[in-house]
Amino acid sequence: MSPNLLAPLVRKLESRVTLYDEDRAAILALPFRLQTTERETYLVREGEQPERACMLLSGFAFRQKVTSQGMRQIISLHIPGDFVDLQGVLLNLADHNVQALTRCEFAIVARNDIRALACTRPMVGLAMWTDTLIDASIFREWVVNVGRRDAMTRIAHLLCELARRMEAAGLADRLRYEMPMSQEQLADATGLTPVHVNRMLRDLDRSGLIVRNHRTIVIRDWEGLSELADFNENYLHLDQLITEAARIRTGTVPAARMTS
Amino acid sequence: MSPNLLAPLVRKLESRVTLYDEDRAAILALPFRLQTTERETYLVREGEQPERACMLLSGFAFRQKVTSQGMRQIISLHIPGDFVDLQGVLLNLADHNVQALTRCEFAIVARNDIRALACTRPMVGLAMWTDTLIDASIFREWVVNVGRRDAMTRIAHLLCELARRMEAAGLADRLRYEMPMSQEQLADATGLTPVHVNRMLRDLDRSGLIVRNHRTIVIRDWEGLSELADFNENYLHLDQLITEAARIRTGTVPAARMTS
DNA sequence: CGGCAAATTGAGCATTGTCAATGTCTGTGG
DNA sequence: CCACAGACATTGACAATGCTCAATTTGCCG
Repeated sequence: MSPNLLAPLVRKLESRVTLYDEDRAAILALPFRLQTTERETYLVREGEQPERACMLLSGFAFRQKVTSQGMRQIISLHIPGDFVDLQGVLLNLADHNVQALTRCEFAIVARNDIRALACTRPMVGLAMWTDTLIDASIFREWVVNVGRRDAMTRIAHLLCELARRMEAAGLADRLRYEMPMSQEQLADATGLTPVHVNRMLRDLDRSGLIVRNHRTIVIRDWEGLSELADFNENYLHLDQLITEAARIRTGTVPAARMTS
Repeated sequence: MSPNLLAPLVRKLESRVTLYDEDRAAILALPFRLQTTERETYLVREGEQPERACMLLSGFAFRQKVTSQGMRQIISLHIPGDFVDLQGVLLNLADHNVQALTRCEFAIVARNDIRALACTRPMVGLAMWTDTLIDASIFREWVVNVGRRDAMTRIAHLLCELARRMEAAGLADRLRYEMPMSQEQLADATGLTPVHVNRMLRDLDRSGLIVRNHRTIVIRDWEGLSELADFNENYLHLDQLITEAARIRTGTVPAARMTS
């Protein structure tokens, strides 16, 4: 098991909070094991007691909940580099399901190891907290998307979000990517029916804003699409970075040094 | 300014993570100022750079976003004891608005003081992180509510959530409380129109599950209402408590002692 | 008593859902 | 190399949940 597999985690956390060398070393020293899962596999089940946290290394995953009427709502999408269940580190009961969207590889870390890391290396704790805050920001935007936008706009918004996140993660071009979801899954993510998703995608295609080829999405007019989608990427907090100056102002330097 | 005003904060954080005496003292020693706001006042505006965090002491507040079409979606409700903008502590740009629902009192703390607290007292950091995780869990449930439940169920679910949270906060009986929102606000929280909210409330009343008198809600059949609402309170994580045993297993004792 | 915000109701409409049939692609086994 | 199965995508016809518009009522406060 090469510890290099956790390097993306260091990169991600580092983009949020400035880390010390000891912080980086502590992250890379986390004990983990690798797991490969097939599409549809459950990683977390609602009602379980979480014992571990999973970081996605390759493939796509999603969170979902099923209502008593049997309707499924997809709550978020996850791309490589994402922790799919940091909530399991501190909450004692899983309140939703996490499933692989495609074949996936995960690094699995014990929840106690993550808690201990957050305590002994406070900057790493802040970085993981930031990750949770950004997750929460995306949930908020999804509430708005599903609550107050019409069908066409919802779909367009999801297309924009995926494009922008994949681009930021270095996985694809913002203007051309492979949609990892079926239309049924798109429907569950937007609170629509598969039939209506199909019609809206067709209309988006006809309007010339996007072109589809199987599941390849080509965005022909980013400005037009993001305007139609009411897409403002602020909520993704892609530029989130606490500067050196800010870190010093927090007065954390002595504390962090003391525990090293 | 009596530091006792922060006592509810200690109680809340303590219900999530076991704190040391030094942790409690550090929380109570936070510099803060009091602020009273009228109904509708904005506490955070989308696009601003946050410099402070607000804890609600009395009254109700909510988060919202407005779409390009001018439609408003309420994203969450806040009751006394809630931090309404912990995201401002670590994120550099507000991605949504926070508004007072009623006349409110807040304790305002500088964001750098909270960051420093999280670094020097890691257990307090974990407790605040937990708060964010629970917030995120509630957002997830709202995505499901607005995305996959019909109008009646959405309203009933919101009534149950409010009842249960007010009860847990010691503000009301689960079976009888004062609704802090107008029907227009209920509509914005459920992704419906005020007219339809009105009809659904009328039908809930006629069904005998609830009785309304002005804004007083009396729940006459909690079992019946929560079943209709598809309400499972797990997502509120009201029992969230990290036991002493769990704390020791995290290995945080030495680190916490060191910085004290 | 008058003014105003909020609640309530009715009538007609439209966005989105339901149902059901058909088309397309991919992989597998003969 | 072809036939077939199965998953997914696509389309049409019709239905319904929830929306729009507009009028009226109620409660509250000065």
